[in-house]
Order: sequence, then C-alpha cells, then structure tokens
Amino acid sequence: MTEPCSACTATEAASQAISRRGARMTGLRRDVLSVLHHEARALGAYEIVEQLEDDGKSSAPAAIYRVLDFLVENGLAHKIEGLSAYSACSCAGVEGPHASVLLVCLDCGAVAENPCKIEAPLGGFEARTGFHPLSITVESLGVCAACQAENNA
Amino acid sequence: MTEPCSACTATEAASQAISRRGARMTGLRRDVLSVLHHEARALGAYEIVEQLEDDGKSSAPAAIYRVLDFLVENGLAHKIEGLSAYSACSCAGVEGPHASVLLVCLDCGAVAENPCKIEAPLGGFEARTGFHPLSITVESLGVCAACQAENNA
DNA sequence: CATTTAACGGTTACATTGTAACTTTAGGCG
DNA sequence: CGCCTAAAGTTACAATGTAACCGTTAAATG
Repeated sequence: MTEPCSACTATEAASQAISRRGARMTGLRRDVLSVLHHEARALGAYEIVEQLEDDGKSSAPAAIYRVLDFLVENGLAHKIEGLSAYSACSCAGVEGPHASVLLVCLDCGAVAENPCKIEAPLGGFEARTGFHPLSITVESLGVCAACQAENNA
Repeated sequence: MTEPCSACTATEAASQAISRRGARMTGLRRDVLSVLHHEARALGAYEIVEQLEDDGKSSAPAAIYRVLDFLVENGLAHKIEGLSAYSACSCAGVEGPHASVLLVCLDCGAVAENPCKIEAPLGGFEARTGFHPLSITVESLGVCAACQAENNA
C-alpha cells in the first residue's frame, strides 16, 4: 500500500472542516485546494487553471476565481496581494476565516504563515481613529532561509 | 492673494525632500504626486491617467506606472495592494522608503496612515524563521469613522 | 418521492491592471 | 558643443479579474 501524501491528508482535513461549517466542499473546490496543497507555494489563478488542465480537468478562470474567493472566505487559502497569488492555509487548528502574517519567498514561492489577531497588526490605531476594519492584510515578500542558503552556496 | 492649498504645499515639501535625497523631481513626477495629494484618496493608475488628461497633460499608463514605482520607492506614495491603488504618503517627518499601516476606507477612499517599523508587524516571526524581508505590507480595508457616521444618518 | 429553490459551475465576452521594448527628449558634465 | 545617462513618449501586448447568462446539481420542503 502507498504512503498517504501529506498534501492529500491536508486537503481531506480541510474538506471535513468545511463540512463542519455547513458549507459545501464540491469537486472543483476540492481540486483547486488539492492543487494548492500539492504545490505548496503561491500560485496565480491562471497557474491553477493550467495545473488543472494538466490533470485533465479544464475550468475557465471565472470559475477558478469563484472557488478561490470561497476558499479565502472560509479560511482554507490566503491571497498574497503583493503577488496576485494564492496559497493553501497552513495553520494547524485554525478554522474559519482568519488573518495571517504571510512571509512569501520570491525565489521559491514558499509561504510561511502565522495566524494573527486583527488587533495586533493595527496596534490600536484603528481603535483611536474609529476605523472599522473589514479585512486585514499583513504580508512580507522576501527570501526564505532555504533560498538564502542556496544563493550563498 | 489666494490661500496656499495644503495639497500644493505637501507636494512642494515632498519635492524638496526628493531633491535632498539626490533624486530628480521631474515634471511628470510632480504632476502625479500633485494629483495624489489633491485627491487625497486611493487612486488607480488609470484614474491618474484620466485626471492628468483632464488637466491637459496626457501620459500613457506605462509612464504613470514608472512614476508610481519611483514615488513608492522614495516613500512619497504607497501602494494599496488590496485595491491596486495608490495614495500620497501622509506621514509627517518621514523621509525615504518606509512601511506604513494603511487604513483604507472602501466608501470614500480615504487612507489613514501610520508609519511602522518592519519588525513590529512581523512580531519576531521572521527572526525565528530566518526569513529575509524585502517589503512589508500592512493594510486594512474597511470603513472610516466619517463614512460610518454618514451611513447611520 | 416530487417539486421547488438555491447554490454551483460552464461559458462567453470583456474590463482592468500591468509590462516589455524601443524611441525620443531632456539634463548633467567634461 | 558633444557625450552620456535618466526620464518620458509610444506601441503593442500580457496578465489579472469580472459580469452576466444559462444549464446542472444538490439541498430543502411539502
């Protein structure tokens, strides 16, 4: 018997989390999430389209964007605004929508993630000004430790 | 005699700051920065193109993007990633490139800004993982206090 | 179970945002 | 002046994102 792939395991776990939330984990949604988990890096929407085509599962961009919105709204994926790209959420034990600090490697696309409370990054600034936040983005583009080591070799 | 316009004053001050840094504040750069200061809200690149056309100063998108890159690199403007838009930097006394917490109103486009140290939003996470940040984005899309009041009226 | 209803996905056609590459112009400087 | 560099003009695209409509599927309700 074959070893269980960790990406598949993660996709499966996320699917179950979605069901617990009362939302529907459809085939396309699972496929897209699976691609994100297996690639384990930031992917553009059109890269996902290509990846699905390679798997014989053609879908137009509009459908993919709808799925990505769903995944982000449900906390299964994050959008990296600075790259117009998406990555599977890698937080353990976090369910539902959430903000994260995202550290994105420009070399390899790896995304390191740390869930954060909305209040932290805003540092009370929002409370002082009466601003009502609807979304939070905290991300850094840079070079991960592994790529730094490789570049210096 | 006419009152000095605060947006013009800000543009002028920024121009002088640029010169002190040894960079060139050209006509187009000043024009774009002036638009951002006068509008005092997040503007897309193509909105800036239109605005300049209205002023009889036509420039193609490619040129505007180059100028916007320059302004951002020099800390005179910020890009709001979540809106693909730009706003003039409103920090007092901050010169050169810097990160800021940006609170962007989805109703009126107003941008409240607070300069921040790179370390703060990352909370030491980057130090623990060896990640080398090249850029930082901390922004929130929401509703400003003024628009909340207006919406409730 | 059958019917209704809402959510989802397929599809087309398009809007918006962003760039590459080359040319022309304008400053800075010996 | 003549050279060199940076910036701006210009064209032609590439990449990203959406609106809208319709067929299909899954869920809800009687």
